[in-house]
Amino acid sequence: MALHLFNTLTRSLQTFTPLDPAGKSVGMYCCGPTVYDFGHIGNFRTFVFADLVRRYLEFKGHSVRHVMNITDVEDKIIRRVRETGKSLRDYTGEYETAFWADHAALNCLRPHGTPHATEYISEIIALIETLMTRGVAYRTDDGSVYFSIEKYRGRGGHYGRLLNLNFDALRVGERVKSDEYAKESVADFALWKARAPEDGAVCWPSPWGEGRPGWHIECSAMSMKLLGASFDLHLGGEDLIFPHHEDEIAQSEGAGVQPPGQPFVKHWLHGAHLLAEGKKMSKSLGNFYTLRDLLAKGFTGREIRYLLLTAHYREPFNFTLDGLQAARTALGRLDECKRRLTEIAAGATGKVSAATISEGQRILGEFTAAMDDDLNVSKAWAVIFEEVRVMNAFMAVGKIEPNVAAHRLTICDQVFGCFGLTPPPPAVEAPAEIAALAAARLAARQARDFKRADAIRDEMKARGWVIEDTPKGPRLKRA
RNA sequence: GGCGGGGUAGCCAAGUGGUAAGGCAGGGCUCUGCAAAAGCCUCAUGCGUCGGUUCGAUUCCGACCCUCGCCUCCA
Repeated sequence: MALHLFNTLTRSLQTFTPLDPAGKSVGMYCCGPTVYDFGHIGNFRTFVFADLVRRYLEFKGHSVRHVMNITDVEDKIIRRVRETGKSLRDYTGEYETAFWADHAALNCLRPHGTPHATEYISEIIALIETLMTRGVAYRTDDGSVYFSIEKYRGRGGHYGRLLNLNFDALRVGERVKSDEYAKESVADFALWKARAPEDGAVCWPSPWGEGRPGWHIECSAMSMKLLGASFDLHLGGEDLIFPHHEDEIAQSEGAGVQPPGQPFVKHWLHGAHLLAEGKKMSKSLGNFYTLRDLLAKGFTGREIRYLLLTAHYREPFNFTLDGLQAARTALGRLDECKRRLTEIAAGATGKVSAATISEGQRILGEFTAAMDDDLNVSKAWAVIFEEVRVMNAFMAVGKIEPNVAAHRLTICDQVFGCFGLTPPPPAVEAPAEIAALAAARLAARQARDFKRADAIRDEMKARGWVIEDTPKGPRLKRA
């Protein structure tokens, strides 16, 4: 079964084939955060999506090299640096630390490479020089350097790969900054921005004068440096399709560093944005959720991750607090099934019948088929929940052998691992005083003094513990 | 104005030219001293509206309505 992914380049589903002749190694770049503030749930949808792509490729046996940049120099950052009086490094360092904490809270695997724009200035300058040499970039009087789309086209470059562009209809001017008046053409974009007075100390020397990198060039320089001039996958949020990714292609291919016939990037994947409570997130509507906000409301990173992974990455998704509540319940159902299987599997001897193995393969096969279909997580979850139902039904009548349970658990682990949703270790033991109360209640119940037993139960609840009577005795849980 | 997504049960969300996955909520039941928890069962003659093609359309075509996004540094 082959993985099919939607490629923005062709706007169609394509079989994913790595550039690696052995078909094993995969290079993957995801546009990371601009560290000027805390990340919101929309940002993290993209990063969870990237993490899913990586995990699924690994699940399929690929060896993935995952790179995600940190944009640590940019207009908003410079403005905040000016406003706060902090140094660039202090300011961005704070938010980068917060970002990685959030990233980890969502159980996203740390990318293998996390390059910072400010640490690749020499590579960026070298790439711009190449573009100058090839005649597709020009310096303006103020010391900025721009990419010339016209020259790029003149050299056979195709600008407008990722979307249909109608230059005549572009509503030009609204967001063009005043310092870009010197551009030869409105569609040209900055590779190097000459230092402006308000930039303060944020600048680097260059052959064109002091300044700083344009927005797009860092991704070209860093991705090609770490993954090679031509690599497999490049992902990001859908808003980056234009201009960011379009410009990345132009710069990277304009430099002419790819092997003949090979593109800068083979597959472009873009994640859709999400709505919050049915509307575009906005601070004034009160539906602007940073990951921290959600954690502060008592939701776990795992619950948030699960919710983000219930919808297909290319569909707009409506993220709601109600949805998170539903996610908690659904995840609880999965965990409960796994917990019960674990209990039964304790008696396993390791012998597994051929029928058990083939049934397991059937389940994983259906899961894989769903995921191979452009990461159709909804379909994959349907496979899993259907299996949960079947296993629950068998367990309800005590008809699962320990060896079968143990084998099903290995499937659980693979699937949970692929989604990055492996259940946390069992909850902490109750403190001695709570355990003592539980014992007292049990004694009271056995004496059929239910009034007293119920009073103790209430007391425990007041202290934050609930008690559940199961056939195997009472279980303690945090309220 | 240009370009591109979406509109499927109370909510979230798959999917298909042949009669609607899954999750949450709701309802019923089992278990229980009572609970709680858990489990099982159940839950759309219907897929934005109106036309068309077809033996048959939610699925294809056309028009329209609603909604979201991008159109130069927003994931």
